[in-house]
Amino acid sequence: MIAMIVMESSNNGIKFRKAKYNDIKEATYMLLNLVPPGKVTTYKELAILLSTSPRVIGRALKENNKPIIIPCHRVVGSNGHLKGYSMGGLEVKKRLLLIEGVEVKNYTVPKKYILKLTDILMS
DNA sequence: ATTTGCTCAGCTC
DNA sequence: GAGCTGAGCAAAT
Repeated sequence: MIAMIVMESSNNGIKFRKAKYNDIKEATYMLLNLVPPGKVTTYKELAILLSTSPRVIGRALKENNKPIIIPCHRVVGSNGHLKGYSMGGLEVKKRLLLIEGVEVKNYTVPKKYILKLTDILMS
């Protein structure tokens, strides 16, 4: 688990507050930057790490304000199925993954390409 | 492979 | 508040 609580510093000192939606969004993007090309992760995994629901992760990715910087295409469903991709649809998502060296058969990514974020974070 | 029911946060009214 | 919506999940069929 990474960030349920956000720490903020101000002139007064340090404050803690509950993570808001925007915090989840930022955290999602940060985690996504840990996924190397040629690998993918899942909505579920991100949701667990950020202690939210998979659907919120999807929403966060869809609303990303920093296109290109955020490799949204490296996120698939827990079963390996491609889910959505607002910037051009599944076809584009598939193509991007193929370019990066990820096999995509019938809109499904084989398990061996699914990276467990928890493994990285614990190592 | 497809259907069915559950979940949870954001959005709208 | 109440009700709707989903870039989801998992179990049952």
